[in-house]
Amino acid sequence: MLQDTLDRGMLGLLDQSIRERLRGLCTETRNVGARQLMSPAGKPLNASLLLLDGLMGRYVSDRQGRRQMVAIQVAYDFVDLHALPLGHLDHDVESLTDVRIAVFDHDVLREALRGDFEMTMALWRLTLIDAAIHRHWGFRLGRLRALAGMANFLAEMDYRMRRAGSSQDTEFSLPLTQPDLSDACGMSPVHANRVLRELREAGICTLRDGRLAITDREGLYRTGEFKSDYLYGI
Amino acid sequence: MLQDTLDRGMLGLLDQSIRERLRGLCTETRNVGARQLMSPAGKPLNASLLLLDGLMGRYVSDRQGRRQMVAIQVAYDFVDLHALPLGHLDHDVESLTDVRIAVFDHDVLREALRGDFEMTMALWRLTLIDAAIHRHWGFRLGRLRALAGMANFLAEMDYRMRRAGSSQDTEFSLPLTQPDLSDACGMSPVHANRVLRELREAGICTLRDGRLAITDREGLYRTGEFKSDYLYGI
DNA sequence: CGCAGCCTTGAAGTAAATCAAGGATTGTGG
DNA sequence: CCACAATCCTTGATTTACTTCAAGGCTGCG
Repeated sequence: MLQDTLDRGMLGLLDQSIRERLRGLCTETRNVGARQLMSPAGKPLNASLLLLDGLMGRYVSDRQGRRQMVAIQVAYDFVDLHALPLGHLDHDVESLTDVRIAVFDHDVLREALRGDFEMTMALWRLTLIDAAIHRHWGFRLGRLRALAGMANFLAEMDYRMRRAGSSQDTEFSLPLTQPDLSDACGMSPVHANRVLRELREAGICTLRDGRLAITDREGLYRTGEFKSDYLYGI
Repeated sequence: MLQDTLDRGMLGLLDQSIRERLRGLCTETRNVGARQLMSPAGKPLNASLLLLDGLMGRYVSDRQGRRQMVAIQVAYDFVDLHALPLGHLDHDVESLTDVRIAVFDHDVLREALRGDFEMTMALWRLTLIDAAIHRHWGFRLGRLRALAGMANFLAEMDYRMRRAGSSQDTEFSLPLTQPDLSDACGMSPVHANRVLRELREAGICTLRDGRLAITDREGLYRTGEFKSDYLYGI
C-alpha cells in the first residue's frame, strides 16, 4: 500500500527495521487539495497523518480570525502524531498545497507500539523534535526582528527541505504566499513583502512564483541567526 | 524517598496507579538555589527532573546574550523529560527561585517504561502538553500585542498555579522579576514595566514584591484572549 | 560604604502596523 | 468569450507600538 521507503527527512532518523515495521502499519494513502482544513482544533482524532508530498501548516487562531502558524510540515514529517497520546489537538491543521498523505489508524498504531518499546521511543522522539521546533519558533517570534525572523524561517525551510530530499540545489519549490509567510513569522502581510524585498536587495534570496532562490546561503543563515542543532540531526 | 503524593498539577492527569509506580522510581530529591543554570543546551543528560516546589525557566539564547524564555515550569511539572527520548536538550534550563526537585535516572526510568506501556503513553502525553504550551506561546509572541501578551502569560500562570495547588486565591506568590517577564513575553524590560502599570491602572492585576494580586480575573483572561483548552485538563 | 540588580519614568528614535491604492493573475459564472 | 470577484504582490503615506537611552530611587549584600 505504501510504496515510499520512508528513509528521508525526519523519518531518516529511524532505524531501518523500525521504518519497515512502520510502513506495514499504514492504513491507506490519500491525496488532498490545497487549502483544506484537515483537522480542526478540538476534534477527536482516530488516525494520524504522515505527509508524503506537499506542505501543511498548523495554526493557533483566536476568535477574530487572527492566526499564528505554529508549525509547518514538509515531506516525511508526521503531521499530527501528537493526537495519538492526546486524543485531539489544540490547533488546526491545513494543507498549504496539494498533498499526498499516509494514514495511520490509532488503534493499529497503538497495538503495534504496545509490544514494541523501541518503536514507541522512536515515535515519541519524533514528536519531541516537533516540540524543539516549536521552541525555536518561540525564539524567532519573541526575539528576532522582522528581517532576521524571515531569514530564520527561510533558513529552516531550506535546511529541512534539503533533508527531506525536496531540494538539492540553491533553488527549490517553496509554494508559500506572502500571507503564509506573515502567518508564520508573526508580521503583517505588507511587512512580509518589504522584508522579502530587503532580502532580495541584499543579494541573499529571492522568492518568486513559489520558488526560493538562495544566492547567499551563508548570509541567509547568518542574518537569521540560524543554527541547525535544535533539529537533532533531522 | 519521595514523600509527595504527586496528585496535583500536571501529574494530577495520571492514574493513581501510575503515580504510585512513578513515585517508586525517584532516585533522590534535591534543593537548589535560585538563578542556577541546571542544564545547558547540548549537554548529554542521564536523568530528568520533576519540580516539586519553586519555578524554573527554559531558554533559547543566541550568541549576543539575547534570550527568549520558551517555557516555565511550576510545581509538579516535569522539567526536562524531553531529554529521555532525546538524550540532550536544545535549550538551557535554569532555576528562577529556590527549588526542590525529584530526580529520575534515565536508566531506571527506561527500564520501568519498557514493560509498562500505559506509563509510557502517560509520560509521552505529558511531554506533548509541554509542546501544546509551546505552541500557544508562539501564538502569544507572534500575534498578541504587549498588553495582551502579558495578560495572556499571567493568565496561564494563574491557571497553572491554581491547578498545582500553589494558589487558591486571587493573590499568590509569583516571584518573577520584570526582566523575567520580559524574557517570557518577548519585550524589553522597560516595556514590561509599562504594560504591568497599564494592567494595574485598568484594575486587572498588580504584581508587587513577588506576589500577583488579581482584581479582575475575567478581565485578565479576556485581555489576554486566554482559553485554557490547550492545557488538556491539567 | 559602594556595587549590583531592580523598579520607575521621561524623551527620543526606530520598527512595524495600518490605511490606501493600483496592477497582475486566476478562477467563475454569464 | 468577457465581466467580475477574489487573491496576491507591490508601493507610498501615516500612525502606532515598541526599543533604546538616560536618569533617579530603592533594596540587599559583600
